[in-house]
Amino acid sequence: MCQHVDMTETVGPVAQSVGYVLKQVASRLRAAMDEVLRPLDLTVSQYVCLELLKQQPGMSNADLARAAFVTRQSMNLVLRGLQDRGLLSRPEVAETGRALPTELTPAGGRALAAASAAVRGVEKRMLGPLSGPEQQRLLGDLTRCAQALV
Amino acid sequence: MCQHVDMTETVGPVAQSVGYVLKQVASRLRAAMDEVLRPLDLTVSQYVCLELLKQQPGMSNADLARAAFVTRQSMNLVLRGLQDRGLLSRPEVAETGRALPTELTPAGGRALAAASAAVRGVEKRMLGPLSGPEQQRLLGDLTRCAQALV
DNA sequence: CAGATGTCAGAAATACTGATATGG
DNA sequence: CCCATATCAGTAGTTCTGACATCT
Repeated sequence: MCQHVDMTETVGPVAQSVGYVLKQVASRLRAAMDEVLRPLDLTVSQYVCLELLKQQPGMSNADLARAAFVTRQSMNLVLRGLQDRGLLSRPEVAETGRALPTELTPAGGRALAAASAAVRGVEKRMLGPLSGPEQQRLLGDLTRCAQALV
Repeated sequence: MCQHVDMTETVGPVAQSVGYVLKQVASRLRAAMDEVLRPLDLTVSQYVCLELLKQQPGMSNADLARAAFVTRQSMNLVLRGLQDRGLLSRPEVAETGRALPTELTPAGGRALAAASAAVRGVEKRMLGPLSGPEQQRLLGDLTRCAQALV
């Protein structure tokens, strides 16, 4: 009974809920990203961290944690791992305040390049059924929803 | 530097990524649901489990795990907790096969009613900026994205 | 003083892996 | 035999909570 049920294909209020389908897409996206990043020896959190640092060099641990929607403790572990592998660099002591601005190393940039290409492929697959304008429309709708939940 | 940064308001390819904003909305939605469910002594997983059982009585542990996007082990713990609190009932032995069809108890139905109202309020807040047709449009777009990632 | 940050420690929930046994 | 299910055990990554010291 109820074997191999895809809730999006069954009639029912749950499947008609935006929140439910949102969770479903996020879950499948995470799984797909994890799959393509595993051969590159990167977790999703590590990839997000590298991507953020490329676009905004000098972010601190707390900055990265907020931007990646994880706790400072989790991001701290991610930074340790990436630093031990030589993919990013942090100053030993803070020049001002307590924040330690982090930056990508050349090796980190190369690792990110491969990972970024893989992730772009996943996102392209996810957005495949949508036209260009529809993708922009979806981005706008989601952004408005995010703002409403602040 | 970079204090209190809302990535949706900063210019940058990350914030322009559907995947990133999707994760952001899912993160805030989860936090908002957790907040309104905590006074009711229910976790998000527990609420989802109850909601699924109301709409499809008789689902097994594996069914619920798939529908809630968690592992069978995690869902098993959720079921144990809800069963110990008398919110749902499972037969001791399977009538056929190994699946144990689960159903809500009257107390479970009452707990769900309160939780469901609270969650509907959160979703209504999230979708506030969108008109009725826009909400249906978003639901359709997300459903297509979910299908593309199967 | 308030607030942000980095860091550490313990508890809790969750996921992943592997293994076992049962039933269709 | 193949597959789905339920269950148990161990490991790991994540979150949460609380705490402390440092700096603006």
